[in-house]
Amino acid sequence: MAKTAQGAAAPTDRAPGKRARLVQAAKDLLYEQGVERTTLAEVAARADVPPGNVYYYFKTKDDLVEAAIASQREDVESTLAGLETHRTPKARLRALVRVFIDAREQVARSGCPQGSLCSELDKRADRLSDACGELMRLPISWAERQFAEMGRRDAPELAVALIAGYQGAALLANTFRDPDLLAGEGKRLERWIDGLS
Amino acid sequence: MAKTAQGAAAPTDRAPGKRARLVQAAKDLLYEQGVERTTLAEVAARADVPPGNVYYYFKTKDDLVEAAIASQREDVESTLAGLETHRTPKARLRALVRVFIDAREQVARSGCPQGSLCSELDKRADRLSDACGELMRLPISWAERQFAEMGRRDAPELAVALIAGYQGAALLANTFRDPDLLAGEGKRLERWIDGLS
DNA sequence: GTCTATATTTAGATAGAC
DNA sequence: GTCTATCTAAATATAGAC
Repeated sequence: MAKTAQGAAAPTDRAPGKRARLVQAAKDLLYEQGVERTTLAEVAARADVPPGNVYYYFKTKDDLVEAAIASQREDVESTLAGLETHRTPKARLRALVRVFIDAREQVARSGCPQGSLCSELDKRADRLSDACGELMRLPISWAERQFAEMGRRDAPELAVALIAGYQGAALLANTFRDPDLLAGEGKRLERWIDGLS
Repeated sequence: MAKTAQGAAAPTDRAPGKRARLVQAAKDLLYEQGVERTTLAEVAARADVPPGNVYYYFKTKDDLVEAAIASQREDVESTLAGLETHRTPKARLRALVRVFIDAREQVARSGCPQGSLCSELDKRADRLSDACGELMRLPISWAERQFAEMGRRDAPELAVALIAGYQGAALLANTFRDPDLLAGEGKRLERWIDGLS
């Protein structure tokens, strides 16, 4: 069974892209407005799908949110995979920080896509908060591998420190609507990485 | 006009504590469940006030949320004021990190009270997100004063780094339900403060 | 298999009783 | 001044038409 670039196909092949459009619209709106404030009607409208029709593709709103999280997960995996072109682990870690800095305008507007999702869904204790945990684990595990490859025994702690530093800076940049705050913290993290043996 | 320990009095003095109970219940529930998932009926129930009666004290839900944020603000101010007993700025900063670490169980369960509020309300652009900004500014300004007193020219950046580090660690600790993660990052921040000249 | 009209629920808010 | 019964609106979800 082939998997298309648009993700899992709809129940049949008759509605090309509709399911994918719903997932994309949901991902965007959940990020911009938060999960609770986003209605299925809004998602349907942005995806250009008749309202109410959403339930043909997703049994519940949570199911749609879960699909949006899975899509974010693919985005993160793709971004991390793209960093592998750099030759040294230190260069790869710096490149990750670059990715953070480059997204500063968007982050100042709506926060970190993964971080704000975790913050909202962590209040619950269900499969959605679990999915968020997996999402957040990805960059930490990736960074941990890089630090380990540098020979650092404290790779797990360093990875947590790096991602925590970014997440905190993203929250503050969003709170103060200040992309420069994120850029400044990014620079700090770069210097910190450079200083590691 | 005297201000009681319970905060601003109700429109009259006839309903002693009811308004304060509503604010306290709202503060707790907004923290535990998030703003959007908390209903006025739940707040009323926890405050032991008849449902629907909330509107006698607060014209809208946003008004109640705003009062809860103001109450959080007082909590933060009180905590920061309590740190002034320490004699040196470095000791005061370390004491702040201690406060973070001591709250690790609660943070692992429901996140940082200020951070999760900011994360959710920053998606909006209204007086509530503004109030969150003020809330988050408090510890940063306080830390900045300590670093400045230590003679650091880069006090603003250091203050942002400290609070960002905590906020990020709080988010991860909540996401992974791991108080030890926060304790570990707290230790890191303590060592970082100690290493500053 | 695909989609729409409608039902159900529940939130926030208010008019008016006490 | 204080509180309650009720309204309105809007969200999620479903039965059933096409």
